[in-house]
Amino acid sequence: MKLNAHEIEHRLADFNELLRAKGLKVTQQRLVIFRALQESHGHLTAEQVHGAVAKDNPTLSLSTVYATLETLVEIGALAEITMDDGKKLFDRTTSAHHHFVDIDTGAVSDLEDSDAIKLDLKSLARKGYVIEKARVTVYGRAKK
Amino acid sequence: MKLNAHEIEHRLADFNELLRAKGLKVTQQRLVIFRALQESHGHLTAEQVHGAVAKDNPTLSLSTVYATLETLVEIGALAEITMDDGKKLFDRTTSAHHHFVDIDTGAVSDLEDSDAIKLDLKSLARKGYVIEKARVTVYGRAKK
DNA sequence: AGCCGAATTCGGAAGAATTCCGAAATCGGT
DNA sequence: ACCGATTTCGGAATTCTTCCGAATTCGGCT
Repeated sequence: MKLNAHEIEHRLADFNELLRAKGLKVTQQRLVIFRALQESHGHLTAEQVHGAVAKDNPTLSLSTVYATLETLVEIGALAEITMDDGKKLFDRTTSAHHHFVDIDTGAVSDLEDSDAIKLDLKSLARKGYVIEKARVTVYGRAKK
Repeated sequence: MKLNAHEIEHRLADFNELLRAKGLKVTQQRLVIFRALQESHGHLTAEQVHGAVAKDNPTLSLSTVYATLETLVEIGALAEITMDDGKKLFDRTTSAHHHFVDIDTGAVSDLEDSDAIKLDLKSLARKGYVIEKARVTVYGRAKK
């Protein structure tokens, strides 16, 4: 779930490089926001990011959090997912993967790749369309 | 895509029966709203439903559309899906199925069942969880 | 057919998440 | 250190949806 400190630093270094490669400024806000996601359990709302960085960065505004998250998604440093209630989560994992949702709590977690999900993207293509990606969401509830 | 007139009437009859079975009143608003979905291409937003019924029912309020759609989802007469922009679509198809999204236009359509999607729900279950359902969204764009 | 109580609808106000905007601050190349 | 472009700030605006009290409608009962 959570990443270890070494992995986080590694990702921060890559992120720094990515910003430069894209010709974007390496600002404190971007670093802090990106780090918040890496230190999280994996998925945060904009509001949660704002809360997470507030202690050390009390003037970092919510609108900056939104703008920054949008930028980071654009450059591929983060991914974005929309929950069924319409709220958005930012996801530190950018590679293709699927999600599991606890129906009762709304908690989202990543599914490991496995044989349980087999998608043949080529044969899914509608006439005249090119498939770009496919995402699976699995819904379940805790046994009690 | 669109249903023929006969099928629509058949569904209206079933819907009538369902309302009664659930002990709900058979109101003009419910009939008109349900019909709007049946006569559509399959997926409408609340706003679109309101627009569709406005001509013949100019006083049918938007808040009634929202309340009614919610009720119809609860009794299983309609399904609800959330698009990536956070907006909600109401779906006249209630059985389990997957969706195709045109990335450029946002247009949603239903995918037919096929061998291209194979989900083994049992083996997807996390420890201590029971899987309820799984949904696939396929994203593509029109070739040009 | 008319009455009554509960469910439903109405219309507008309120709420929540996100986006927008002009002004101020910051970054990074020179 | 300077300058211009980018980024951030803070608040207002927007959009979609929900909520609320009052008025209406449905349907069981007589």
